[in-house]
Amino acid sequence: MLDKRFILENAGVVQRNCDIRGVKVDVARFVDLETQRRKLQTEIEELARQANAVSKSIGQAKDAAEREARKDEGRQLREKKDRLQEDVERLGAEATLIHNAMPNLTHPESPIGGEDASAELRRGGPAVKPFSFPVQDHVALAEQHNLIDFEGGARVAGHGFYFLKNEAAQLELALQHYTLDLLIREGFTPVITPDLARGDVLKGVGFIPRGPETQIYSVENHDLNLVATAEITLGGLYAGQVIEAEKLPIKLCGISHCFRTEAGAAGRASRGLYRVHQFTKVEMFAFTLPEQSDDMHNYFRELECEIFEGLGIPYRVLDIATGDLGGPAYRKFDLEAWMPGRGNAGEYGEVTSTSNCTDYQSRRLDIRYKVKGEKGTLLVHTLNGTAVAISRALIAILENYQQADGSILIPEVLRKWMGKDRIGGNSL
RNA sequence: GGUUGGGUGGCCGAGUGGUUUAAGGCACCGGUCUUGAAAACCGGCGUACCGCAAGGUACCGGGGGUUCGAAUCCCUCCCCAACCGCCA
Repeated sequence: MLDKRFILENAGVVQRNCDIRGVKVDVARFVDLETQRRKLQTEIEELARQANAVSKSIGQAKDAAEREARKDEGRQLREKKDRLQEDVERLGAEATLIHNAMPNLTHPESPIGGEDASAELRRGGPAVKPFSFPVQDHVALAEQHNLIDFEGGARVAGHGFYFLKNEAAQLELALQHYTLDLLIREGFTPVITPDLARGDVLKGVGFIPRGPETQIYSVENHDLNLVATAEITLGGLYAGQVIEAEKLPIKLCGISHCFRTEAGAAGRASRGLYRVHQFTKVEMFAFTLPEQSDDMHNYFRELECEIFEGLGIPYRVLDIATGDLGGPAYRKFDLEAWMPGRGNAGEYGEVTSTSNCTDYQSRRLDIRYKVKGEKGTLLVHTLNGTAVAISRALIAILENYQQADGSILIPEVLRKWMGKDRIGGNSL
């Protein structure tokens, strides 16, 4: 959420920001409601002050008659206050609805426009080269080498679930290991988080746990939800905390399973592993000082590049356009990996995403920092970024490393955990 | 799942209706002393909101109630810990 005072003082800026992000919000209405609410709140506080003064004087009243008179006076003041309080709550409720709909402010360099306006910053990894043989997609490759059992997944849990088998199971662990090792070298604290979290934590991070629009699985009879990303648990880990400024930035990498209902996603390009209800993800998360978050965001993006560079997979980096940013993101970069089996002749597909949420999440989660010797506390900035989402990384690996004989090479950096260099065919 | 005990500022912790204006301690900041530091002593020191300021209001797990007045009494929900049971 945005700072209310900032909105009041910069209504024009906020309205324009909502406009370029394609979010319909009546900022003027919010300002109107909030201004009225504050005026009434001041009156309430004055009544409370008077009532408190009356209460205090009762202890020193000299006789019963005076005491009764004062009691009556106090009662009337509080009743008046309660009536105003109802108005304040009514105004506040409407203002909150608008407030919650307001997205974060936007980085000045983010391209303005819809999804198509996202800017390609650069390409990396090996160049995309045409194959000299008919390309198979990951579903066919997995079938051929008995790597993924979609039918079994459907039988056990329904469409969108799967069993990873044989080298695919090994690859999941190898990818985790590879990524974790890299991030630990970079000073991240590795964390394995809960896969479930309370509703309040989801809301604080910006997810909607229940209701018709939700993408979240929830547990019946409990205030627990299956997490859609470790961003939820890592953000929640510090909710309500005050961090000493010198401990910032804090860099965490969390491993969790991720569960998504993908409601409304039917029909979108989602064959095989691309859009599934469960996958494993290594997630980067950082808490920083405000002046550190831009650099940290670029650093997250470069780490994502480094990870795919190491895997030897062609990728491109996008600076996401304003109309395609989620509510909490101030700026977002996506990495798209080349997936040769996707579409007619190969397409880029999103494999990672990193967002700088500035103080939008921390305001709601109440995560602050304190500078030694200075009074008061300030909000930290939060950032998240995918290190590796296993299911999508698997698509990219299987499809890019397929060979003419149908075998699949294993990326060099993963071989030490695989005990082999190739799936199917003859070893090198 | 059962039983018991808990939830008070950054941390520990006192506090069963009105000098609590939340004691005291730790930590932290400033000062005295010192070549410097430590110790000792003196002073300061919760958070948010409104206000130019003086000052005010709210906050003792959440919500509701009783009362002129609630951290304190009542109702309700949540959470945590310990032990028991079950269990990888």
